[in-house]
Amino acid sequence: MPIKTIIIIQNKSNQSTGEHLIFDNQYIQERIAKAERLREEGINPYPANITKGMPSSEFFEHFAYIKELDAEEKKDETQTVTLTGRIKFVRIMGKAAFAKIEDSDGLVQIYYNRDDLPGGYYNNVAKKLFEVGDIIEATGFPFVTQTGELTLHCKDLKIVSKAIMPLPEKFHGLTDQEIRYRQRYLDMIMNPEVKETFIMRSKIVSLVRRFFEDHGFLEVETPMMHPIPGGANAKPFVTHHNALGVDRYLRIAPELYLKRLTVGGMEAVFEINRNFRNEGMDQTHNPEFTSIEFYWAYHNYHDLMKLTEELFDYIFAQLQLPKTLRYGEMEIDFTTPFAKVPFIESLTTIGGVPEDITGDRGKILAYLKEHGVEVNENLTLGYLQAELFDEFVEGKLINPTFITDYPIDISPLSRRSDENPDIAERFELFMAGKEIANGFNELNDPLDQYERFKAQAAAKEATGDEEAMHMDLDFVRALGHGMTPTAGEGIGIDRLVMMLTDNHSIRDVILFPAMKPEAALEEKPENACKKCGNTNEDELKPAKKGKGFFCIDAAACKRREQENKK
RNA sequence: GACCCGUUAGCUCAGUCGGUAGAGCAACUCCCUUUUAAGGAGUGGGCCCUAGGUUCGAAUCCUAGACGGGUCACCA
Repeated sequence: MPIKTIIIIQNKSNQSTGEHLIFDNQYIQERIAKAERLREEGINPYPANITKGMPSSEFFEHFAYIKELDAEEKKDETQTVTLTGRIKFVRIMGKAAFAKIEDSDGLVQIYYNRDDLPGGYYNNVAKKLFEVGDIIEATGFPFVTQTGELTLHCKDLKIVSKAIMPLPEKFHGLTDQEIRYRQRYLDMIMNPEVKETFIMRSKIVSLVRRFFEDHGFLEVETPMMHPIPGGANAKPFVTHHNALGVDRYLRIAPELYLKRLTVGGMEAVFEINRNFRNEGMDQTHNPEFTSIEFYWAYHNYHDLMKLTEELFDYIFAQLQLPKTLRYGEMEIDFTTPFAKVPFIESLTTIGGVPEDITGDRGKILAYLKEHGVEVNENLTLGYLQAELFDEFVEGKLINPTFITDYPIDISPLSRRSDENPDIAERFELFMAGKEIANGFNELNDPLDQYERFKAQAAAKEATGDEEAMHMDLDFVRALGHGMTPTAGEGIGIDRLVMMLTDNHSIRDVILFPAMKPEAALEEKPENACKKCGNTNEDELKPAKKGKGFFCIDAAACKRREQENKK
């Protein structure tokens, strides 16, 4: 169990000082002691009103000229610079020391010694009480070391924030996946590439937002708590509203609300926000995930595909990404326009399913069985075709590809094609074998929508599909007031970020991914038996090894332990 | 949900055939005024994930469980 139980001990016996938290670990105790010694020196280990010093990147730019100096010692003592950052390395050599401190731009080296700091400060404070993990402020002049590294020669050194938790080891860093996800802050301190990924994520979201704003779309916020879960096929999380005495569902998609806005006259809207689905977790699924949905009145799904290509071109241009990106073993070519293949055609041309099979329920069932795929035999033709697609096509779509014209029965919210009533005017965009976007001409016939909801309800009965959609009569009523011809699309932001940053787990692109609860952080009295928790000091003896106590009377201890379990 | 792998010091990891628990980094005490994972000498630090079982004896073998990772299934 790599996540160690940090035992936080509340020392209730020492009420007089309003005793603070004590961390039961040798290293932490030592660091707390150092913070105390700072206080004894009249130094607040957590001072207020500290301002950020010169960014490290600016330090390197601004003083680059010192490297070019001809002098015997390359330095500029006329300059006074302050840097702030977290200590990542310390190398003490007797009366002088080097340290590397890190700010949001990166690492920079500082140098400090006994004679250039105020009297006694080096020996008593800087050398003894500042250590890896602490955040400090260093003031001095720039110089270049014998090995050619631009460094700050300190005249003054202050604590900004004392860290009482030790950092992982400097060379191997933090590799434990569990701690990396649970304590993302540690992951970010120790693994710079993690910060890079999330900076990229932030930029991508920002560019997506700007792209749609620039195209005249209005950003809106619709409810996260829905009376009826709608807009997708998924199991919702349920919560309860006490004042109203009703259950609410965390939204599985914003679609039905955004379309209500279209009815209301917002002709181009988008929302970038979280959806929640109460389903399994794996490398591409987190219970809460981010998507953008946008709705565009007086446009169709061909316009959406074009807009999507423009969006990719825009993001790639703004981020200065090459058109071909590596994704694990794959090379993905993002050159637009993307390939377009009709759904039924893709089953044959990409999936290799014989053409005479793809339109016949019985033949598909037989074909799937033949290939070892178990399916519910009550599924309609469209659902069976979707099974074929998932099994034989999806994984093969490496370069961005629009699959178009989906079966109508798996597209309950999209408009029926006028030419072929079995087909929805819909597309999905795939890349690296994964779905990344879904768009279609919105169904705006209220009676058709009503029938589709009913069909979903029927499917729920027939196949026990818990995820089939619920009837939403208010939405039908909204459509009854007339919705302009509209096309709408959703893009999975997490998966998009995965593609563009070559990350293969959704957890690596979500700052705080969902995790099972870790072992509870225990709160224990200081002097207690490690086994039964007995706090009667007369009955305790110190542990032979390590810290803590055990009961002297082992039998009584065992009894108490059994009691505790009940 | 099924299967596979993992869990040992603060971190990264060894631990042979079942026989007193190991290293590097970090910490502590010294030496060291231009280092680059600084170096040198010494010291301390373990509920070996948890609970049962087998055994004279378990980090090690067995059973169950917890948490994590992976593969598959489910899920657009």
